[in-house]
Amino acid sequence: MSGAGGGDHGRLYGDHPAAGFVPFDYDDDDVVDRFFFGRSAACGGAGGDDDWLNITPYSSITDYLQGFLQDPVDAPSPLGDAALKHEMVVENTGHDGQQAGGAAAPVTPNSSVMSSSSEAAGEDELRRCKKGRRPEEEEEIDDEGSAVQSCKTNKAKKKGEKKAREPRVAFMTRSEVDHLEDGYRWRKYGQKAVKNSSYPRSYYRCTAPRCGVKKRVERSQQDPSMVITTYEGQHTHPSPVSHHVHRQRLMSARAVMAGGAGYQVGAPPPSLLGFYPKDGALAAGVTTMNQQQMPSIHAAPPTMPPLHLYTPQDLLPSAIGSHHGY
DNA sequence: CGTATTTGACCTGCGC
DNA sequence: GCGCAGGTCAAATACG
Repeated sequence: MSGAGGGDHGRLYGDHPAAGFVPFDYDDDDVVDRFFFGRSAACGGAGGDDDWLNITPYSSITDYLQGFLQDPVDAPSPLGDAALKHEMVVENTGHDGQQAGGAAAPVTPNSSVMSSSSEAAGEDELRRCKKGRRPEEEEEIDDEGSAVQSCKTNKAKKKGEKKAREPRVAFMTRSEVDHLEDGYRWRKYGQKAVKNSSYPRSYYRCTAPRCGVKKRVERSQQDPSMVITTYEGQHTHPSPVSHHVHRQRLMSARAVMAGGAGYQVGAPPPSLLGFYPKDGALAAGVTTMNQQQMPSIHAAPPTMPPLHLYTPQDLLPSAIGSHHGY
């Protein structure tokens, strides 16, 4: 997986220089399944007229993870509550040359983009055998009681079929701190310098047992104030953050959404709802969206290829399971 | 002392 | 096959 391109297909359209909208190779060989983009003024660019992204209270990955995955009962009904019917635009990351967004599809502020692909889970299993310093054959029994295949077996298996991956969700937000609070506990297990970037990429894993969710955090090269967080997998446990807090966030998001497409000045943007510090205050350095630069929201640009619009319901475990084979 | 972070080494995948 | 770059591991270290 070469950084600058190669056969990579996880190209996203979230970051771009001021001169124009340029897709950036965000994720190497990774397929970023969804890309949340909370654009700030700095990324506003000039051409916001063709905005095709949709606003969503789930522009926070935390909302995405916590809101309707973990608490489906609490989650707003995307069908029943018009004000909360927020769609997530899925970017087709296939190689058809018609990736969502295209070169002519600027992102919008306070918008969320989800780039999609389907790759099954299973990396966690492989992970145990990836270990370099334990080359010996090993047969472990995982928590579910099933045998974990040996490295050799996995290797042979990988030859036959491409390595499966967890669905990934990328989320970009403006922050001075690299590791944003998102309601879960993470353990950092690695950091690497990224080619063509002066900022390192940090690797985190959820500390919850049997939760193989990982995330990567890096800063945008074009706009260092932007933090790109990529989540991989889905939590199999409730968030450590209290249910009460989550409900408050949800209510806040609802209030904002009910008030219109834009964020209220001074109100916490939904895209950052998941990044509040535990004391409830907005994390230092995390800025809100610039309302002045928020163009109108369009469902999709006329020139865009067909997009799959996800509703929150689509992302419920059951729905996801149907898509990804969970 | 338990937990989290740092960091160098190693593995894997891919392009050439 | 080789080299590069991303990703992961685990020992060492730091911290509360």
